[in-house]
Amino acid sequence: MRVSLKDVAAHAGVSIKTVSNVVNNYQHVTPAMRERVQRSIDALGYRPNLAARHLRKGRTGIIALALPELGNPYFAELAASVIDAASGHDYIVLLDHTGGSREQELLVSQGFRARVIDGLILSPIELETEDLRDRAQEVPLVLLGERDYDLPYDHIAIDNVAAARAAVRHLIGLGRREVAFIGARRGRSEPAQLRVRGWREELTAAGLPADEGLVAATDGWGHADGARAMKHILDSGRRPDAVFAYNDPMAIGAMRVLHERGLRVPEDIAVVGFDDVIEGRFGAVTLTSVSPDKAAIGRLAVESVLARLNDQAPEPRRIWADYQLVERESTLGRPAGAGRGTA
Amino acid sequence: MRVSLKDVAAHAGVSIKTVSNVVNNYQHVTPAMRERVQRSIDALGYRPNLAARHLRKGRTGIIALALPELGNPYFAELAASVIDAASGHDYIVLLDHTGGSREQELLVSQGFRARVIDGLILSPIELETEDLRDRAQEVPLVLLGERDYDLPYDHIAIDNVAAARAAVRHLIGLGRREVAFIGARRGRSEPAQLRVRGWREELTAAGLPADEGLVAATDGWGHADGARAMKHILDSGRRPDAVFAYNDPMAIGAMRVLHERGLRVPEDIAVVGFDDVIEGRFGAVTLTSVSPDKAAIGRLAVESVLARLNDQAPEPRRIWADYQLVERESTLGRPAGAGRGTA
DNA sequence: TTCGAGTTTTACAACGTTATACATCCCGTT
DNA sequence: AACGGGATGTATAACGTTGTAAAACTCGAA
Repeated sequence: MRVSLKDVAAHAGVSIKTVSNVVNNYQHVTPAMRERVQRSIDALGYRPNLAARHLRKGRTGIIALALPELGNPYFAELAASVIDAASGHDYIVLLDHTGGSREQELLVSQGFRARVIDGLILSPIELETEDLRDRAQEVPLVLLGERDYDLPYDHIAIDNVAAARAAVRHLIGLGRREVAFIGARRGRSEPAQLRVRGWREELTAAGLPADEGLVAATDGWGHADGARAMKHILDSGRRPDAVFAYNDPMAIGAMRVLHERGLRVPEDIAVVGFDDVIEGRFGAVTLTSVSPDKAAIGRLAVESVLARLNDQAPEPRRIWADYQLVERESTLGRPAGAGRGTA
Repeated sequence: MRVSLKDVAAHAGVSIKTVSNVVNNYQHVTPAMRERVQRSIDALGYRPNLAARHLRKGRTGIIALALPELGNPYFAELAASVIDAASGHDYIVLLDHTGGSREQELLVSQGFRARVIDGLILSPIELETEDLRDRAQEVPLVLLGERDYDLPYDHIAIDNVAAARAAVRHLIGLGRREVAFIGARRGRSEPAQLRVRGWREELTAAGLPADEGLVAATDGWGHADGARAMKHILDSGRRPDAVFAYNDPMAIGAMRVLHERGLRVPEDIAVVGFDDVIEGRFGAVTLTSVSPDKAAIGRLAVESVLARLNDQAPEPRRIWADYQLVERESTLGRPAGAGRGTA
C-alpha cells in the first residue's frame, strides 16, 4: 500500500502531526527537524493522499466547467484558457458539456453531474432565471456568456449589445443598408437577445429599419444551422447586402451557401461573425468577427470562483471582458472601433 | 453544514450503516426499510460526500483525459465523446491539455498534474517509449493516437498506415502523380511517421516515386502551420498535383494558400485531410478527409480504462477503431459547380 | 535555582464513508 | 417447543489527513 504520514512518522521517530507540519510548511518547525523529516519523506517516497486531505479540509482542488458544446471552437478555446488559469492556482478542471439543453444545464447547476467540486463555472444557453433561483447554494457558481440574469452570481461576459452594435455599425459604415441577423433561437427563451438587440439598436440609430423579416431563427448554433438560416432568407426572396451572424461557425455556414448560390462575399453580401475562432482566418474568404478576449474571460472566471470560495468576494458582480472587432476579407472596407468596459 | 449519513440515520431512527446500505443498493434490505430510509434521505436532501467515499474506497469516480490541444476540433470532438462515454458509466472527466510538449506529457503521465483520478487517457505527441517505461504504476493508463509504443498499455487508434494509404490511393486514382505530404514534424521524434509511411508505401506500390522533397515538416499542427508548409513547397518551385495533409486544419491552411496563389482545388491541386472535422464541410471547397470513428474511440478508451481498473482486462492490447475516407469537393473528379468566387 | 513567556512538538479528535464482525429476527424443521 | 440457518440490521473500527489544545521544551531574567 501507499506510504502514509504514519509510516513517515515512524521512520523519522516523530509524531504524525510533525510530519504533517513539515509537509504543509508550518511556521514553527526547527530547521533541524524539518531536515530530518524531509529525509524520511524522501526516503519513503511519501506523497499526500488527496482524498484524506479533501475530507479533512472540505476542499477538493477541482472546479467544474460546463459548456454547451466542445465542438464549437470558441468553447474549446475557452476551456483551454480556463484550464490554464486554474492550473496557475493549483486547481484542476472537470469538464462537462450540456448540449445547450435546459435539462442538462439544470442538472449541472444543481451539482448532480459532478459532486466533487469546489466551484462551478457555467455557460448557460437555455437556463432561465427561475431555474437558478432555487439552486441549493452548495458551491460557488460563476456564469459565463451572453445570457443576462438578475441573480446573485458573478457573471463574466463581454458587452454583447455594444459588440453587436459595433459589428452592425461597421457594416453600415460600408454602405450596407439591409443587414440580416442569423441565429436568433427558436422557442420562448431568447439566448441571442442581446446581440439581436444590438443589431436593432444600431440600425435604428442609423435611421434604418430593423426589419424583423431579416432575422433568421435557428435550432442550433453550428455551421449547418447558419447554412439553413441563410438559405431560408434567400429562399424567402430577400436579398440583404450584409449578414451578421450569432457566431463564426454560423457565419461560415452562411458563406458556404452564398458561395453555392454564386453570391460574392463581400462584394454582394458582407459577413460578420462573432467569437473570432481560428477557422475564420483560413477560409477562401477570411471572416470579420467580434473577438472576445478569451484568455481574460477564462482567467476572470477562475479568479471569481476562487475568490468566492475564499470568502474574499464582495457582492456578486458583473464583470466585463474586452473585445475587439477584427476586420478581414468578408467586410473589406474602412476601419471600425474597439470596445471595452469594467464593472 | 451538509447532511451526512449520520443525520439521515438519526432522522430515520436507524443505524448509519443501514442508511449506507440503502444508498449503495445493498441486497438485503427489506422494501419497508428501504422505503423508510429513502424518505428520510429525500426529506433531508442527503447527498453522499465523495471525498469520504474516496478515502474509504480508494476510488474517485474521475478519469483524466489529457489531449495535446483543445483548439484542434478533432480533439474537442474526441473530448466530447469521452465525456459522454464516461457519463454512461457514472464517471466524470477531468480534462487537461499538454500542448503536445514532452515535458507536460511527462508530468501528466506521472500523475503530477492530477492526483485524484482513477485512470488516465493520454494522447501523446512527443513522449518517447522510455518516458513511459519508468512510469510509477499508480493508475491505469490508456494511450490514444498515432504514436506507436511497445509498452504494456492499452492503445486505441485507427490503422494510420492503412488510412493514409487509402487517402493516397484515392488521389492516385484521380490520376494525380505528385502527391505532397504536409505535416511531418521536425525534430528527432516523428509523430507523423505512420501517416508518412502510408504515403510512402502507397506511392511505391503504385510505381510512383516517393519524393521526399514533397514532404514538408512543420513545427505545429494548426492552420497556420499547414499554410506555411504549403508556401514552402510552392516557393521551392515544386508544383505537386495533390496534397495529403496530416490533419484537416493543416489541409485548410494549405487550401487558403492555394487560393491566394490562384491555384484551383481540385482542378490544379487535389487536397485530402485527416480527422474529418466539421469545418471541412463548410469551406468554399469542401474537404475530402479520413474520418476516424471518434465516438468509438472515446467509448473504447473509457471502457479500457474501467476494465483495467476492475482487473477485468486481459493483457494490454492494441485496439483498432474504424475509419472511412469521406470524399468531398477537394478531390472531385471533375470541376465543382459554381465557379470560384472572384476578385 | 526557579519562573515565565515563547517556541516547538505531541496526543487526540474529528471529517463522512464503508467493511467487518457480530447481534437479532423470522422462518420452516425437528 | 426448541433449533438451525439464512436474511436483515447494528456497533465499531478503519481510511489519511489536519485543527485544537495541551504538553514539553528553550532561554533569559529574577
